[in-house]
Amino acid sequence: MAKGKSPRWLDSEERRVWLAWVFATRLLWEELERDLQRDAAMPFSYYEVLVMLSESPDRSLRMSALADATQSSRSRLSHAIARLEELGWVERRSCPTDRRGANAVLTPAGFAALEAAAPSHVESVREHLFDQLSPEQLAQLREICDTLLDHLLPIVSSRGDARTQIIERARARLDPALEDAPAG
Amino acid sequence: MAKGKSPRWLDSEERRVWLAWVFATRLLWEELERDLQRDAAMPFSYYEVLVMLSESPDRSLRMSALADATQSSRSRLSHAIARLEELGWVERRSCPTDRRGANAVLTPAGFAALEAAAPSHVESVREHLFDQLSPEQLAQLREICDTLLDHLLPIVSSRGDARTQIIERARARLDPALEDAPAG
DNA sequence: ACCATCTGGTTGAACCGTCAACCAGCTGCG
DNA sequence: CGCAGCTGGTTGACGGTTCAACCAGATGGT
Repeated sequence: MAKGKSPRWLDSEERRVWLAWVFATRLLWEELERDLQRDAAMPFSYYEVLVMLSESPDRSLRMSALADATQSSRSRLSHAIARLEELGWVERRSCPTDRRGANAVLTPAGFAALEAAAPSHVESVREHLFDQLSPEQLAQLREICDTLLDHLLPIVSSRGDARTQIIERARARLDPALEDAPAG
Repeated sequence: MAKGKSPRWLDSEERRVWLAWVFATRLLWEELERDLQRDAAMPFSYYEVLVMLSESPDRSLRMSALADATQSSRSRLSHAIARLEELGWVERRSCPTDRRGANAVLTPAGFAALEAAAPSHVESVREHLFDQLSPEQLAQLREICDTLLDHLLPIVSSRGDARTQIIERARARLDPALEDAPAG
């Protein structure tokens, strides 16, 4: 990482911020995952897959589009869909226009599972995040996250690696506002 | 989860904050982990273990204390130490005063590995976090994280589960300021 | 002293994610 | 056309985390 000469160590105030961030984000993630696992028996990343599918036309999406939408690598998504197929929540259909391609389709059972999971998930997000912060803090947090995303998205997408061209789609997706309500 | 009657869905501004937070924290974590994996061939959680040990008297710590310090479950730590032992970076020694207990000790090789890993890790943290945010944003972020921790730490520790009594120790540890410099 | 109980720590299976290798189908250019 | 190279997607090995079950040593009450 552009390893200069002498490392710019963190001063004590910086260290405080750093530790607080590490602890808070890790605990918050773990808590949300734990709640979701308890109430819906699925990891958050699978929940996201179901949400994205539920909000797409025909409740169906190309694998690559779904990978971008859920910020997951193609490999991860492939494994995830395999698992969701086992559960009967998603089906794979080959794409007519491009014979390499595949579409993931949400089944009725999958939609039902999502509807069942959503209320307690949203409650969990409220409890652990929104209910804790003041309106000003929420506004600040949004600014901070947007700033970080401006830095991170180009890096990730330039590493052509798995997720391609997330930038515009991600930016776009941050506005239309979907998520957390299974059907709009 | 105190699942009330009708779920309090997120409004569109809340959804924006939520998505921004999910994207930003996930990408930031992944980027930091990736950098550390590339430069030091270890996951962040192992790095934390080495740091905590390096800053303890005799570079040694009881397993349970180490688990608390690194916010990890006893099980996770046990597996981690097993791996670090294979690498020759940590040794397990039975505790003289309590024969159930075990101490983890950082070996010279482990200390060297940490010294080698630290500069580029700290650079990575600066690049992706500190260099991106203004001083005000950093102050806000600290407040936000502290607030979330006030909420989360009691929950986690009350679930007597793995990590015991993290609260005071964690709170205390957030001040003395350690981390990221292998030797103060 | 005795037994129940708690605490410190380990173990193994199941699961999710990553990485690198791979295959198949599309695309462009000589 | 023919072949190189790209793209969409899958696969399998590997590594780390979780969860539940478990063992051994400490503790406390009677």
